[in-house]
Amino acid sequence: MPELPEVETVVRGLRPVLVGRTLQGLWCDWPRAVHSPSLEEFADRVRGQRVLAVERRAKYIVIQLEHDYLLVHLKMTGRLYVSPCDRVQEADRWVHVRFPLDGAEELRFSDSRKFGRVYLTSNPTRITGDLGPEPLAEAFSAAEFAQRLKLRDKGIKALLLDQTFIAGVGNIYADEALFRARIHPLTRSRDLTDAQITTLYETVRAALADGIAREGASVNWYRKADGSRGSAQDSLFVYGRAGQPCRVCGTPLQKIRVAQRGTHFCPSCQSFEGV
DNA sequence: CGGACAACCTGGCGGC
DNA sequence: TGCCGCCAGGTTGTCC
Repeated sequence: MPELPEVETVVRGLRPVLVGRTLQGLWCDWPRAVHSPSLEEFADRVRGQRVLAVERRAKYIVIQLEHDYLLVHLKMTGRLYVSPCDRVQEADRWVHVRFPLDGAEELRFSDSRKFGRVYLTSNPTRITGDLGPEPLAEAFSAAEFAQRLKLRDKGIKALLLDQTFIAGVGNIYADEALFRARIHPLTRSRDLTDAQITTLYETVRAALADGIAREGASVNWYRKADGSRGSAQDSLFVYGRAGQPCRVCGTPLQKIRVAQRGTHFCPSCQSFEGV
């Protein structure tokens, strides 16, 4: 679920409550959630390390420790937050990993579908090394986007979802960016005009930036680090709005299957001949 | 290289 | 209410 804007929002919420804290160890009731190293080594190594920074790379939460990096990928339903650890009434049934902190609190990783993973590594590029550029990075230009796009030839929606092409775009924001650019999701990347490519560069960034400004889209499981919802779901143009009128032209929105993902678009605004 | 599909998992929802 | 099938913000591996 969480895409770049949601992960960025979680990171911003965690930063003030986590930086400076010391991790005391590792508790886990679902060993597969710990990708690497082994549970034993993970617990030994993480114990006593202070949190120096909380950052984001694509959809990974990157927690810089004194000697290692703790990476977390939320996948579809993961949540990461700090909470008191002495609660008798446990509201969250899906906590599978806990990192006790100083001061009777703990960093929790909760994940109902159990797809999410945590990693501990001294070299995070071993995990994030194949990821494409950050679409919101200052240094990421329209020219670079166009250049990278022209090296590939596949359906544009599938390309936007490809994390080695652009890092951080997921199903919601891919649909939103394509709608804003008035590009049909099945268009082959080689068939895009230069003008469409430039527009898409802008709309990808705008859709993501708006998502961050609204603190993420709480369509289902996503919550901010403090447990509250974002508001981006209330201002989406097409995602989750099949059958409802297009906010621009009023035509009923359609939902189809593209790259094995539910794909929402306006058949009028995003027709193949719509340019 | 690209596309299709299965896996990994559980929960929520609509239909009957 | 209960059961069933379908769907879900992601990624990875396999096969063609």
